[in-house]
Amino acid sequence: MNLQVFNRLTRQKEDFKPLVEGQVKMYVCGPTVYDHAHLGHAKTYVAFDVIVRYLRYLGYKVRYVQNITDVGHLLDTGEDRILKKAGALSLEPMEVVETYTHSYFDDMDALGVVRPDISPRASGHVPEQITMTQGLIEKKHAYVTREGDVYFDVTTFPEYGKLSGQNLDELVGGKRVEVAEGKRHAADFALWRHAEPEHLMQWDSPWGRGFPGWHIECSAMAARYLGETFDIHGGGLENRFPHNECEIAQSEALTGKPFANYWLLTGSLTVDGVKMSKSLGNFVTIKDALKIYQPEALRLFILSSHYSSPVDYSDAALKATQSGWERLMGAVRLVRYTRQNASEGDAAAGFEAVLDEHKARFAAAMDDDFNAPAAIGVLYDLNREVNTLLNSGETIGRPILDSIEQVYHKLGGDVLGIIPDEITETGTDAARQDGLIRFLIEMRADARARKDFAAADNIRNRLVDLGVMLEDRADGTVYKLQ
RNA sequence: GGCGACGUAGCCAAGUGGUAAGGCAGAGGUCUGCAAAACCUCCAUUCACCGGUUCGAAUCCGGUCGUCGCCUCCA
Repeated sequence: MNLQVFNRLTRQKEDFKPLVEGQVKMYVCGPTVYDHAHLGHAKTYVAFDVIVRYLRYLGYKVRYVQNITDVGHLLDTGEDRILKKAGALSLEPMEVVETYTHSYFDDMDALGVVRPDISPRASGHVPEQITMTQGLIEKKHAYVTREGDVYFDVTTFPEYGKLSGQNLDELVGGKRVEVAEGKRHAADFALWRHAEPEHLMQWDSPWGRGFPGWHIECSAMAARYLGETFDIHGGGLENRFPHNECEIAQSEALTGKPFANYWLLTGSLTVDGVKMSKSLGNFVTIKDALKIYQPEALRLFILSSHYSSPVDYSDAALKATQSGWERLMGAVRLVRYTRQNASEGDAAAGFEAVLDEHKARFAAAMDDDFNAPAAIGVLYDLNREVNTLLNSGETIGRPILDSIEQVYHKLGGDVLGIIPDEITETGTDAARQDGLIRFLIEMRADARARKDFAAADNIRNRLVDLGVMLEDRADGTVYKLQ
């Protein structure tokens, strides 16, 4: 079976055919770095992470570009969100950008999200954005106002609205947007804005000092690194209009070619049914969530719903997922443990057929528009088979255990990122270690009180082997770590 | 008001024409010194509701109700 994807542009499931056989060029709208990332970001980027991982698993050579927005993204008050933050913290705008870019990558690394191949910054691609804007003016798709703003003229692009199903006539009302000075049409959007002298991020342009509009960066950077037409454009569903729509309009008006062939958009993460967002204040940062839950459990939670569906966050749902994940890991742990002392030979080799069947079902699920929830179901089915085998009392040869481990490694690890190669136990921390050592010291004290010195010495010697030195004092026993 | 989704067991969730995956929780059982873990069995005659198409509908069509997203910054 071949990979099929639901293309938001055509609203149908289509066979996936990249422009160049064996290669995939993919762009995903990245974050605006003015604050720490929250679980909503985690949902989007974990979803695309698995899409990229699966494409690579299938053998595609993927170039994954995800931008960092560090300029031009304005609040509805007209303030630049990064400048606002910089003002509040008395920092250079680029200090804000650095801080939250690092924070974002730290969070993504912690979640096991594979880094994009290119993470271009908007501020580093102003010349490209200016060139593109000039091209649009030359082609009469954009106009310059007296103030030095440049707007895209939506009436020159009849397909405007094709991604979101919006109709220009219905947008005309502009009832909720105050039409900016100099705009010809309420739906026209800024490619370039003039800057007042006190505005901290500004560049020279043919239209005077200013800064790029928000939408143009994605078009410019996608073209720069992926070409005028590329395979997959991804992002959160909430950016479909106006952001994605504007990207299409700019790029296609300029090149006359399709911008992206497949549009994959992710559903939002909600809390009590309402979208998690900065503006609503109902967000949980990734850092806070990782204090409570294993990163793999968070990924599993996100991947338990299809990428295009919304996910509702709650502690109860996360806890249920964590329980399920721990059961999954129980079998993985048992396989690894059994493997240590397994003998060579083909005992239980018949299980190979079970593995093949589950691998095929897993691939069939993922081939169907990256259906991770169904693929996870297959993993649970396999888990039951593995547990049954390992608890059957049969001898199991090392080769088959290696094969099982390989399946976990590839499907659960490489593709979904929910089964780590090394299992770090929850709460393996200094406090727990200290408690365990103290407990052993107590057991040794009991043994000494019974004059069972063999047992007491055994405890002490075993601890020494583990690098824990005991010292008896008049008032008790202390330990130090080597 | 316009555009777009969604409504499947106590909870989460897959399934888009052929007779309801999987997970969590729960009940019973096997195993076990006791636990834990694991496994087995049970847990939706039914997919918001009402009509229609069809040999056959959770899936297609029409309507009703409800929830959400976008239309204004958001992944």
